[in-house]
Amino acid sequence: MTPFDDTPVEVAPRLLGALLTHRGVTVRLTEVEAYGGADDPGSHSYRGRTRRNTVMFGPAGHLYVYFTYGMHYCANVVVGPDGTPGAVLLRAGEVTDGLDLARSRRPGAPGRDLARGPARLCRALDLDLAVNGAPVNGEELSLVLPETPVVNVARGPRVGLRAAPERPWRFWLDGEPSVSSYRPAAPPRRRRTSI
DNA sequence: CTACCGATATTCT
DNA sequence: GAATATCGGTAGA
Repeated sequence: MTPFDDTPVEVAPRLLGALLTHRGVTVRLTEVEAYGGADDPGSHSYRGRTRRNTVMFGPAGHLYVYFTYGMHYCANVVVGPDGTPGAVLLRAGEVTDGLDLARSRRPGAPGRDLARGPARLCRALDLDLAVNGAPVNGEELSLVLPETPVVNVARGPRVGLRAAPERPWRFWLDGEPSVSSYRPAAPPRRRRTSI
């Protein structure tokens, strides 16, 4: 039994305040979202297993990293029993160690923006498909949960989803400057079809 | 601060 | 063909 064996919604708030370390940078998690579980139309796992989401169906305590919008990576912690898809998206954090290294990965950005947003967090920690499926505590990664539970947890709808916007499955540390501001899903924009 | 837009791989229709 | 768990740049209030 590990802290990651329960449902995504149960595990998500436990990750707030946790310290995630990879390649010389440590981030304190300030914002997460739950995905998957029994029946979640907002999850990559909703329509079954694909090459991309395979790790979500595996055992808890591993990292699920995916590539999206043709240029960004996003990282999740896989949760729940083996065979049941579930994950907690790491949406934002504050860099607590390796600040110079994190800055070098995003030159010019203000400190609080270094890991503000799921793709920025991956950039700060240098997470990509090389660590997809890696255990969160192993050779490459370290994830340390807070010793005492955090108190100022806020909860609301997930960011950027058209599916199931009513589910309050986003959790964040209230008052933290590194938490991304809420954006409802953008309406579909038509692709340019002519020159 | 808000609003829009382009970049563009993976997945689905 | 079209949407997407996004972001950085630019324009404007």
